Amino acid sequence: MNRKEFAEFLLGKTEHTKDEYEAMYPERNLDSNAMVTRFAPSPTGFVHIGSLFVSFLDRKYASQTNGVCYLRIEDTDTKRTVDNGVSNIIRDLANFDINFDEGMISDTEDKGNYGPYLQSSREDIYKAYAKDLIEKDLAYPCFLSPEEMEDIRNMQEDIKARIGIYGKYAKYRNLSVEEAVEKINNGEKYIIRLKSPGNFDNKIIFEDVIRGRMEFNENDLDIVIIKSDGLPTYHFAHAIDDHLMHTTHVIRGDEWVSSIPLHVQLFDVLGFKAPKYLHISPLMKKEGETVRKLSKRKDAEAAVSYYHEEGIPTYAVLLYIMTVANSNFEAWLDANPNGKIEDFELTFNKMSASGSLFDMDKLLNISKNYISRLNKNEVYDMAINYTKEYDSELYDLLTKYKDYSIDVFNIEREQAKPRKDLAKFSEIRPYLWYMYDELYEPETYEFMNVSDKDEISRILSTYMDKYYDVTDKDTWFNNIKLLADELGYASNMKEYKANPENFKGNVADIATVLRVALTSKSQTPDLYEIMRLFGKDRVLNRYKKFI
RNA sequence: GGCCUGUUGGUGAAGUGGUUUAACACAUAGCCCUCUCAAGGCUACACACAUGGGUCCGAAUCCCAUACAGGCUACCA
Repeated sequence: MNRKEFAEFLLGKTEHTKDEYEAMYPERNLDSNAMVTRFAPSPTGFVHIGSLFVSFLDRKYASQTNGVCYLRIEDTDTKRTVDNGVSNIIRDLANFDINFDEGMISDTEDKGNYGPYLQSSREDIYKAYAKDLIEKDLAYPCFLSPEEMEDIRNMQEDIKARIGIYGKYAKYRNLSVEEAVEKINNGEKYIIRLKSPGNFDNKIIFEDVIRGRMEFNENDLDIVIIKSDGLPTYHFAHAIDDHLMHTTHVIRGDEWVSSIPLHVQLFDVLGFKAPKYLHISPLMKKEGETVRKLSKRKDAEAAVSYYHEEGIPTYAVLLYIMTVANSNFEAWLDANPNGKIEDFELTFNKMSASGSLFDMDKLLNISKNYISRLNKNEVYDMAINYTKEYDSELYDLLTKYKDYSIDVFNIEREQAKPRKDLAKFSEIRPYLWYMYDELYEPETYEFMNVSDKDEISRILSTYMDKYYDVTDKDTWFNNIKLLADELGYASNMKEYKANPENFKGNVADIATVLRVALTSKSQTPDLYEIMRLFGKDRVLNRYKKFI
């Protein structure tokens, strides 16, 4: 049996040969600086904020170079696959405006000329390349049982040797074709391993796009390339897919940096040109004194769905991600307040090699600023989208009183220095409930300095009888001063501060009474705007209700 | 155990051997403004270049050790 027949004996017939596959996926016709990137998650259905970060970079870099960004699903570990895993990922990312030019578009369908984009559908391709390697004596069947592997590992630990299958531990690496065939005919199970040509004592130099120059020992591990279920391992699939799909830049988590010697070798052995790599540090979280990775199980904010549930605008999350990705982005945004993310050019050399702590305060601050710059209709639309899903009672009111609600959102908005107090839409109910009579059920009034009920009644009735006027803000406030004067309160704060004993209180006390009796809150946005929106009858009704 | 990577104030960071007595932003505190709150303005704050050696006229920046943190060391990705 020659090696070609041997390869076929081991892996069976494939639909196409390696050379045919090479011909099927020609170079892409793109500008020389165009980046081809991919987001390649496992279909667990869960999108981690770190994955959002990586996919955002994939999308952004491809877009800004007129390249291609595609979605490939790495489902070679069948245990990790969940139902609707792919469509959940697509939906969560689409929420953040991350869409793909090619790749999976549902749990089963894809688009694009370099597919299939589901690794489990690419089995034939991997086998074709594995057979080529076997033919060239660069891969071989390995008959080590799990028990033997365990023994080797324990022994290596005992004598403090490097762990793995290499050198003399690679027991079957030099088995002859005849011996292997005989074992297989005897029913022995096998997997396919790389016959690593590397020497651990050699150093290799690797240039990471964001980390720069790194030095490693050459790989000499005979790693598994085809598992017993016939599917490839991550490493093998990575080399073949990113070659065939012509990925130019692989952006991935830094847990992969130690695989670099292997990956470099794999590309070399397969005769491929390796892509460039950007290894991204994970987002960290501080817990007490220790810092750890943001955890899917422990941290709600690790899931991108969290931001949707909290009503943090997706664009604000993206703005935050940009500040983490390129620290000069914030300064750019300050200089260009109306600038869009797409107008900013992300650069490699501004990316950090060390892990950042995820800073929720900063995110909420960015979100608050972002929301404050939106116009009234945009805020209204976001409020509608949020409440539609998470607060149907409020949704009904916002819909029923649409014009009024838009005006409510416009209080101290659409001006040079807009009000900044709403950071996420889950705060929307405590923010404006008292603006709707249907929701208005005050429980406690906190009047601060004026607490005598008769005095409060006097203030309210005098105000409504003689001084209510919302023609414009100056008139409105002047009238409140007049009211203060009439009832013995200081209308001028400086005079009050000079001689507080001459007055019952000051104009701020009057305004507080008017505010609290109207809204039951001592802190609200501009009171004039609220009164103007309410109109005299509703103000009067609230005051009557209070008394 | 072995190998790799990282370490600038509470946080994110600027910085690539010489206008660095180390930007800027968030957080925090105070004052001002003010009908409340938010915002805004001003100011303060923070023992900030992990530690110790070395190279150099000069180091946060280059080199070496140590410490700490993270990662990898699977027929998981």
